[in-house]
Amino acid sequence: MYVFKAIRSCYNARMRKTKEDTQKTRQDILQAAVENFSDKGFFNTSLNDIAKTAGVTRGAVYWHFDNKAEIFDALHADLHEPFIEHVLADLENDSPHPILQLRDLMTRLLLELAQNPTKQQVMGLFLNCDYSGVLAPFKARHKASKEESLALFQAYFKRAQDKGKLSPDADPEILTLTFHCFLKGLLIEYLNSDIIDLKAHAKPLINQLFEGLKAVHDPA
Amino acid sequence: MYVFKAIRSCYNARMRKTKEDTQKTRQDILQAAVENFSDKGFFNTSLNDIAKTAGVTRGAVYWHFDNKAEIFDALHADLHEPFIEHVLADLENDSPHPILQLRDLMTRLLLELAQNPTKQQVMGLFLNCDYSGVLAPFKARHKASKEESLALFQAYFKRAQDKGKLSPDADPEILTLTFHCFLKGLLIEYLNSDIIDLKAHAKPLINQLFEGLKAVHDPA
DNA sequence: CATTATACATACATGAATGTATGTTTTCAA
DNA sequence: TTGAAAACATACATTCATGTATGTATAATG
Repeated sequence: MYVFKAIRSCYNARMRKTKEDTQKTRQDILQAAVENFSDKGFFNTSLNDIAKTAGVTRGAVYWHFDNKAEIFDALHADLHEPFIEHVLADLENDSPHPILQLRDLMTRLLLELAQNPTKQQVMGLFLNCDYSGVLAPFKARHKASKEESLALFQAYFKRAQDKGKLSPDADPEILTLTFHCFLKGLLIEYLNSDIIDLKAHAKPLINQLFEGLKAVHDPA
Repeated sequence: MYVFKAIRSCYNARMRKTKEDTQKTRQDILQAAVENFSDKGFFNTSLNDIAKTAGVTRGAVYWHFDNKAEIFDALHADLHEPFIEHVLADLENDSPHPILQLRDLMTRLLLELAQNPTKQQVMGLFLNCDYSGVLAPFKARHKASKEESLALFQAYFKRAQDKGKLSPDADPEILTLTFHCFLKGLLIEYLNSDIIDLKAHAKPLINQLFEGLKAVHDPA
């Protein structure tokens, strides 16, 4: 009972692609997904939306991915994780002044982000996403990868401390959390509103964080 | 053509309520909404979910609210805004040591939050929600109310500065953004993961923010 | 070169959520 | 005391996204 409306071929585009074509389709779908998720949110994006943006049908999407949640996961693996690891890699080569290195790294990160729309979209997607519904299964794994990053950060502070570049009474855990929270809040605010202009604010904000409110005049 | 399956009344509960009963139903629905949104996320919560939790049917929900988005908005007006204004009110009564006052206020805020599950849920709902789809119409207004808060914060710093309690070369705008971002990131992290234990971390984290990384030993 | 598996496009079936229409009971106002 | 309106519960219609089944043309493979 399966009848095509038109007897003549409906397939005007050539079908079976070369392996490069196939991977390009996959990338197109992922890119389309990022844009749609970033624009309308994950849960307000249908597979049809993604397919249309990518210039394919849902058939192609289902060929490459099991469902929308798997696209989300693929984005994490293909785009987010590499980006994070690239940032963390910078922390590996040790500097004579770890704290300054960190400050410069963060400043650079922010300024780079301000010039890469796709990175902004990916960041915005994973920075504080709602792991509910079909995304629930990925919460644990994505969280684990985040904690791994935090552990590296903490180790970084510890090394700096051991090398005498950081006060012995500073707590690496507290430092890590402070940085993490500040950076997270900053990025979220930057990506979701327009009250922060990274080009203008990145440097002073980072500096403010590093210097604290030592500006207090008369401590009680 | 509209026929009830049972001829005898299906309405076992008494119907028309007193005005207090009505308001109680409304509150029940709002409370049910908070719990469901907090648990499964706004977009993964159906009106049926909310109705069931509240012990009513969708009929009652549609009587009190136009749709799910209006429930969201009502939560903002009824629960979130009052909470924010309560916090901001504390900033009005001026202290001899504004910076210390601020530090204590923030610490207190965090510790209080740690003991009030409903406040946590409301916070988690509005702190960084996804204003897409049916929530898009509220983005501008909620953002405006947020910027109003930030303006008050900035005025607070400016007053502190005028009173000579804050270094004249500190930038109230940068200070405001720094605090906002840090607090936002901290709250989001606290509400969405378990890596932060407010009871243990609130004080040291706030102190860390206020003191900065003055721990750098040998600035290049 | 024939075949097979690939890389999709199209068609179909289903369920879930929504919005609305209507029914019912009770309170309250006239 | 008697409508009328309030405060819901129930029933209905429609949309929309999803998942799957199937068709089909081409590249890869032997």
